[in-house]
Amino acid sequence: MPEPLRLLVDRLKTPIGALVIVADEEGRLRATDWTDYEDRMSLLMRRQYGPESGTLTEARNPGGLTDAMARYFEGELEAIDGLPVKTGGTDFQNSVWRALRDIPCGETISYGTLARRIGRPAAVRAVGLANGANPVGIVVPCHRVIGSDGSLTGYGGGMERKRWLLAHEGCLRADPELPLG
Amino acid sequence: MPEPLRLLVDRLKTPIGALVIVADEEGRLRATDWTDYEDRMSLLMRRQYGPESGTLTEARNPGGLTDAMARYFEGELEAIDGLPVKTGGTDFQNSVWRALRDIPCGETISYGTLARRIGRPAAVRAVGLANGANPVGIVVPCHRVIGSDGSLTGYGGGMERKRWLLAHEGCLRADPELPLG
DNA sequence: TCGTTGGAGTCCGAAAACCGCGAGCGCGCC
DNA sequence: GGCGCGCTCGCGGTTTTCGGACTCCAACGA
Repeated sequence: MPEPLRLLVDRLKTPIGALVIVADEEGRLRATDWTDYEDRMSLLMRRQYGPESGTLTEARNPGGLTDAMARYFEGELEAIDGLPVKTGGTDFQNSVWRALRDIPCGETISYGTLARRIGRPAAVRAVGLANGANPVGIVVPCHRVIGSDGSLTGYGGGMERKRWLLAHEGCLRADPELPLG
Repeated sequence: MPEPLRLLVDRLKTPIGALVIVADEEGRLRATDWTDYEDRMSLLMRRQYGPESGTLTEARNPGGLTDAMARYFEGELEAIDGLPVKTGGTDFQNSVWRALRDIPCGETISYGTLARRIGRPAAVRAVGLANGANPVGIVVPCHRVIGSDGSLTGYGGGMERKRWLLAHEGCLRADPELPLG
C-alpha cells in the first residue's frame, strides 16, 4: 500500500434498484454493486485492497461513469462497452474477468466454455467462484454466464436481476428460464 | 519438473545414529536425515520437489559427501563447511537456510536474532517453522538455533541429538541445558 | 426415449490451524 | 524490591481444509 488510494463514490437509481459506483481518481471503475448488497461489496474491496486501504469520498458522476451506466439502463447498451476498469484480485480471477468483457452484449456463455476459453478447461467450478468474486458487476458482465444446460444458475445480486439484465440485453425469450442461446 | 531428477543415496553410521545422505548427480547435497526419521525426510522431499519427482539410487560416497560428514563426526568440524547444498522450498525458507550457514561452528543464535538477521524481525515463529522444514540437517546447522532464554527448545531429530551436536561443536557446558552463549 | 436425480471429479481461493518464538505481565517467594 | 515461573497474546509463513454461481454420466421412472 504505497499511497492511500482515494476512491470516489456515486449512486445511481435503476429500474432494478440503486447502484453504488466506485471509481478511482483516474476515472477507472473499481467496483459497482447494488445498495442492498453493499456489505458484500465492501468485503470484496477489503479482500482486494486490504483493510484501511483507502478513503471514500462522495462525488458526482466521477469520470463520466455514472452517466454511462445510466445510458446503459436507458437502452443504450453499448454505453458501457469501453469503460476503463481496474481490479485487484489474483491472476486467475483477472483472466476470468478479462474474458467476461469479451462476451458481446446479447450473448451468453456457459461456465465450461468460459473455462476452456481461458485455457483451463477443467477449472469450471473455479470459474464460478471467480465470477462470484467479480467486483464490477454489469460492466464486467458476469451475468452473461449461465449453466451448460441453459439455466441461469446464480447471481450475486439475485437471480431476478440477472434475468432482467439478460432480457434488457435481448437474451431471453418470454420463458424466463430459457436464453436464446 | 522438466527432467526426472536422479538422486543418489548413501548411509553413514554416527555416534548418535545412522544418517541418510541424499545427493544429486552434480554432487550437491539435497537432504540428510536420521534413519529413524526417514518418513519425515521423504515428506519434506515430496513437498519440495513434488511426488514422483525423481529416482533414488544407492551410491557409495556420492560427491565425497559421505566422507566429509564422517570427518565432521570424527572431530574435523570444518569438514562440512563448504559443502555444496541445493534445496527447494520457498523464498523465505531459503533465506533462513542461507542465514543458518553463516552461523560459525561453535556458536549459537536465537530465533529472534536470526529473524532480525534476515530482515524480518517479526517473523520469529515463521523462522522456527522454516528451521523445522530444513531438509539438510547438520550441514545447514539448524541445531545452532536456540531459544532467546538459552533453552534448546526443539529439534526435528530429537533434543538429545541437538544437545550432542552442540556439545560436539563445543557450545555446551557440563550442564546439558546451558549453552556457553 | 426423454427428463430427473444423485454422485463423483475437479480446480481455485479463503479461512483456519499449526508451530522448534518471544515479549509482557501478574504472582509468589526470598 | 528482585527474581523466576507460568500464562497470554501477537506474530507470520505454510499447510490443510472446506466450499462452491459446474458438468458429466449413470440409473431410474414415466
